[in-house]
Amino acid sequence: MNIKMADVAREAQTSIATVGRVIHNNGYVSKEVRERIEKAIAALGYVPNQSARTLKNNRSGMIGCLVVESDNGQYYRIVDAVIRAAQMRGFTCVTMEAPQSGDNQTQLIQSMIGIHVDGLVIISNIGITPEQFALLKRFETPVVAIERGYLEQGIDSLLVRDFDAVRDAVIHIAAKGHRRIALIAGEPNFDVEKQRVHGYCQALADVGISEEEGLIRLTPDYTVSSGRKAMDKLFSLPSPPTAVMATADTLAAGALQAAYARGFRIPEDLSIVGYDDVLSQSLSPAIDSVGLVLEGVGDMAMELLEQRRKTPDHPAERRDIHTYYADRGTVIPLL
Amino acid sequence: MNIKMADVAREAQTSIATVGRVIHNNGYVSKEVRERIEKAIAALGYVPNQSARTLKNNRSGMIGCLVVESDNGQYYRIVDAVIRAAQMRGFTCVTMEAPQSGDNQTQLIQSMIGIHVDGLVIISNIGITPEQFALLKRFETPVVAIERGYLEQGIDSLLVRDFDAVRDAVIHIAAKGHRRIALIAGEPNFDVEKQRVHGYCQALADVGISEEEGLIRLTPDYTVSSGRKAMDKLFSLPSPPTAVMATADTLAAGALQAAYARGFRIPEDLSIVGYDDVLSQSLSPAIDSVGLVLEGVGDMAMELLEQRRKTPDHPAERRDIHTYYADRGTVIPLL
DNA sequence: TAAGTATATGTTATCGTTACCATAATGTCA
DNA sequence: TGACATTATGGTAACGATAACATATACTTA
Repeated sequence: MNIKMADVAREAQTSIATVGRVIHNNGYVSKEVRERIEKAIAALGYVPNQSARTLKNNRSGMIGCLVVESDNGQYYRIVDAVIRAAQMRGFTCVTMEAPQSGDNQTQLIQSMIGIHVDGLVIISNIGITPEQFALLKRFETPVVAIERGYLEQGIDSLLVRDFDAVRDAVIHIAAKGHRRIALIAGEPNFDVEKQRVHGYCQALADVGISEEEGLIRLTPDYTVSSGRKAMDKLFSLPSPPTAVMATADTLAAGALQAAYARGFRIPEDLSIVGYDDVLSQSLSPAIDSVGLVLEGVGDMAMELLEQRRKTPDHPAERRDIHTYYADRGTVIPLL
Repeated sequence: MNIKMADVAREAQTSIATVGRVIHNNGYVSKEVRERIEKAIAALGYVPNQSARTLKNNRSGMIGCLVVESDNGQYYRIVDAVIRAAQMRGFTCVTMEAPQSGDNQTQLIQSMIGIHVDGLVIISNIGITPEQFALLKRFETPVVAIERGYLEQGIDSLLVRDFDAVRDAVIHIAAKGHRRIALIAGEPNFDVEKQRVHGYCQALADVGISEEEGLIRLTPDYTVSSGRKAMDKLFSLPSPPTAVMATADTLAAGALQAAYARGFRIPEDLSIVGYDDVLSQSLSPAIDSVGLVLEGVGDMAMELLEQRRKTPDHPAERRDIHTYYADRGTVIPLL
C-alpha cells in the first residue's frame, strides 16, 4: 500500500504540482489549499519515495561507509562517529564491510556507486587500488579516507599522528628517568604501525638513548595473549626493561597479565603505557594510554566530502585526528 | 557522467531490451550480441542505477538497522553481525542511530520507509511505540527486534536468555560451595536487566540460599567506576561476599580494581564472574564471563525477515541468542 | 505445406518525483 | 487602460530500469 503524491493530491482535491510546492515549501500556495494538503499528508501517512527522488535529483542523501577490515578492530568507533555526523546533516549512512581479500572491494564500491552515494568514507589500513579510485572519480563521488591516507592519489585523508603520539609518550616515559624502555607493537606491515615504531625510535634518539633490538617486540597480531608472550620475552632478558610502551591496549593488557604472573607490581616494578584508551581504564590498575579524539572525526569527514563536492579539483587535503595522553599514574619515576 | 543502459545499447548497436536480457541473464540473446554488450558494459563502466531499479521493482535490496542507544554499548557487535549477514545475502545495510529521546525515532522510521528498506532490524532495549509499528505495518515492512522483544505486538524477536544465563552462572558459583554470593547489576529499568536480577534470585532460591538485600548492588550505569564503588560497598559489609556475579564486564573490571585496592587476590580471596565476555579475557587475571554467541544472530535476523516477508500474518516468533560460559578459573571452591 | 515452437530482437508504458512551462485571476503603476 | 508584476494552480516530460508485448526469422513435426 504505497501512498504517492498523486494520492495526496486527489485527497486534497488539488494537483500533484501543488502538493510538491507544499512539500518543498516553495512557490505560491494559498493558505486553504496548503492546509488541505497538509491534512491529507497526515491522514494518508504519505512518505516521500526516496528512490524516485534520487532518480530525479541525482542526489541520494546517502553517505557510504566502507570498512576494510583491520586487525586492531577499533573501526566501529569511527563508523559510529561517521554515522552520527552524517545523520546530523540529514544524511543516511550505508555501511559495507570488506574482508581483506581484495577484488571483492571493487564489487562493494560498485554497489556504492549503484546506490549513488553522495560521498564515500573509506576506513581501512590496506589498499584501495588506483583503478578503484578511478572508478569513483568517473562517477564524481567525493571520497575521504580515514586511518590510512591516499594523499598521493588525490584523496582527502583523515589521519592519526601516530608518529608524534608514540614519540611524545616515550619521551614522557624517559623524562621520568627510564632508560630501558621496551616497545610492544604489531608487525609494521601497515603504515600506521610503521609510524608508531618509528615514533618510538625517534623518541629514543631525541633523549639520547641508544636503541636496543631486544627491547622491541613485534607481535603477529593485537591479541592479549600476544602481548603476554611479548612481555614474557622481555622479562627473561638479562636486563629487563623498567618501562614498556604498547601500541594497543590489548597488548598492554597482556603485558599486565605477564607481569602479575611473575609477581611484579604495576607501576612499582614496571611502568606501562597503552594505546587506544579503550581497555586501559578497565584494567587493574587503570593504566596510562594514548587515546583518539573521535568527537570531531565524523564532522571532519563530512566537511571534507562537502568541500570535495563543491571543488572536485582541489588538491587533496590532510587533516589530523588528534590524540590525548590519559595519565593515570602508571609511569612513575625510576628509583 | 552517468552511463545508462541506453548508452550500452548504443555502443553495442542493439536495443535496451537486449541489454536488459544480458544483465539479467534471461530470455534469448545470440552469442555475438551478448559479447558485444558485455564488452560495451566493461568499456563504458556501466553500473546499474539502483534507484531506478527500486522504483520499478519495489525492492531496494536494503536492510535497515535501527539502533536505539543503550548504555551497555555492546550494540555495535550486533550491528556488525547484521551487516555481515545482510551482505552475505546480497543486501546492503543502512544504519541509523536514535538517541533515547523518542519522537525522533518516528522520523528515522519514516526515513527507513522512504528508502524502501526490504526489512528492518531494530536493536534496542527501550520502546518503539505501537504507532511506529503500525506505520511499518502499513508499508508492509518486515521487522525483527533484537535485545528487547515486542512479541506481544506481533514483532519477531531475537532475545538473549538473560534469566537463564545469570541463573546458571550463579548456580555454578554456588556449586563450588559459596553461600555469600553478591550481585552487581545495573538499574533494572530495562527488561534485560530485570531478567538478570531475577535469574540471580531464582538461582539462590534453587540452591536454598536466602536472599540478602545487602548483597545486591544496583548501579546507575555500567561504568567501571560504578563497579568499583559497588564492590567497595560490598567489602565494607560486616560479612562480605566470597563471590560476586556482575552483569557486565565493565562492572566486574571495577570490582577487580576495588579488590586489588584492598590488597585482595583474585580468585583466592574472591570468586568473580563477568558478563558479555568482551573485557574479561583482557583483565588480570582473565575472569570467567557469560558471552553471547553472535555468529548466528545476523543470519537468524535475516531469516526471520525473509519469513515475515513471505508470510506477513504468521504469528510472531521468538528465537534465542545463545550464551556460553567462559570458564577461566576465577570461581574456585570455597575453603 | 501448414501449424507450431524455439530463437532473437525491438518498442514502449510504467514506477513516483521534480521542475519547467502554461494558464489565469488579481493587483499596481504609469 | 494598457503593461506588468504578483499570486495561484495545473499539465507533463524527464530521470533509468523493467517487463509486457510485438515482431520476425529459422527449425520441427504432423
